[in-house]
Amino acid sequence: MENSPYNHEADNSEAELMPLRKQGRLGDMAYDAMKERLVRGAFEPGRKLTVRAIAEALGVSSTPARDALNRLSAEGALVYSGPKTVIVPYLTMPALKEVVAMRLALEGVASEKGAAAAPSNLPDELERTQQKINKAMEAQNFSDVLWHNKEFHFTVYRHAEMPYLLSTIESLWLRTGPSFHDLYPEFAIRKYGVHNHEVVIESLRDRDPEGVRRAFENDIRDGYRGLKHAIASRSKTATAA
Amino acid sequence: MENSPYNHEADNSEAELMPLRKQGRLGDMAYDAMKERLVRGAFEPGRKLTVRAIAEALGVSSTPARDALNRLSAEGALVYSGPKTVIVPYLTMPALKEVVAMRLALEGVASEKGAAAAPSNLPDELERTQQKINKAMEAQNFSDVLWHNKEFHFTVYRHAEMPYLLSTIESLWLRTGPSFHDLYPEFAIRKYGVHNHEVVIESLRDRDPEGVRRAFENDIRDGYRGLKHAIASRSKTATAA
DNA sequence: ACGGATAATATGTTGCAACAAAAAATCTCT
DNA sequence: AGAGATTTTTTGTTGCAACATATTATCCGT
Repeated sequence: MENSPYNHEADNSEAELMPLRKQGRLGDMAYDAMKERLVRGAFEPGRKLTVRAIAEALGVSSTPARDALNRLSAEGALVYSGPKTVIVPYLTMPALKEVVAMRLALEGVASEKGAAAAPSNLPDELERTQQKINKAMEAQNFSDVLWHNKEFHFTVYRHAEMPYLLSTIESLWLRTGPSFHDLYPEFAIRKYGVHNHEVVIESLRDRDPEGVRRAFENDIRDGYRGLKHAIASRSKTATAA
Repeated sequence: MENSPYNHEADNSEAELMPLRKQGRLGDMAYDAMKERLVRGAFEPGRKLTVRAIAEALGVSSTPARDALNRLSAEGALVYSGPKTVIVPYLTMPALKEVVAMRLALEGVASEKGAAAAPSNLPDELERTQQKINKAMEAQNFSDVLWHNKEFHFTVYRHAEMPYLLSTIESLWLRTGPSFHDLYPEFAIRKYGVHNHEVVIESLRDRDPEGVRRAFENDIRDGYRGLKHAIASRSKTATAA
């Protein structure tokens, strides 16, 4: 569940859908590929996804493509808008609140346990990740911002050594990812999460797991505010469009 | 995700695997059927499950059976013991701790929110469910005890109206269910959860959501202790067997 | 133009056979 | 007898065609 088998360092943000190289189970690859694109905000909410289209785009048959879509819709990352239509979901206000409540509960645990078990070189590692975020931000490469931002969080959480917790949290990120698609410009201006991340690193250096937890919680709440406004303004223009 | 399409009232606990009647997507039905059996402790940990066996037992082709197995193993309810072997997982001590940590975090939220939004007739409803638990306990029908116990919890949680939270919690229950399989006898003696459930009902009558939360948390912790000992004694006899 | 019915198309699900590979059973040699 | 190699069987994955039906496009009447 850890990483997708693709290069997370390079800027492949423009490649919305590209064939994947064979390795292991085709279904897992298709799943990972879709997951990364979702987190990166590559798909706009409402986008329709079909088995055959994914199969062709990824260069596999319909079975693995269907496996991936099934798995994704089972965990709520995709939804049915009709009996035969899977789309990237619009994040509604109740859904956002639910995701935030769960993120606070779960990432609270993951960050505190992860911080408590963190090796001493973790702050440096995080600082490098933060630099990647900043660089991507300057370059207006928002897809990479999102990706490295996720990496920042999970680099801490991973040290909790709770794999199932991690994959559950990951599935929560899949639900908010798409909503950043229309938010790219506004997103950069807000300097998303920079301050909170600095506090994380500082608290880590102070060996203060509770401080790390609070910083991540603030980060989650800040993200909530950003998305909240985006959703509110979308639902206003939704009827007009 | 709500309910499986089977009669939760009747005692079909002996029917480990029986064909399902057609209705909706075959894959979903197979998934629900397996889920219920897992929660009921119908499968012992270590039991090997094959696509073809499930397909035949459920009277469907391999595709829906495979869908169900895939979904279950994706959420950790089943695991691969080899590249071509899915089994019902043995609950290890680290895995149990992880599940408990997550249950405390998530069911804490679900119970408190659910209690706050609960209708006034909920205590009566829960009392009826508790009676079912007691009856099943007397009848030594442990499969039903587990099922109605789950119903007790989720009856409260449902009022939180957080569907995604609910399905995440449900998937946690899938991981502990099988471990009760070998625990049936001991299980009854401990009068699992009876007191905590009474406190839940009482706190609900007092309109004390926080009390409800604490009662559920105690219930989770008590369950933890029971499973902890079972796991400890198993790992001791495991080498002998 | 516009709305509703009708036809055409596209899509998800299911079942199945082929294949490669893993697991289990059997056999052999010491 | 026991351990290791070998054969046999079992198994998951994949691709694909058929089918029913949902979705989309078209057409017609007003």
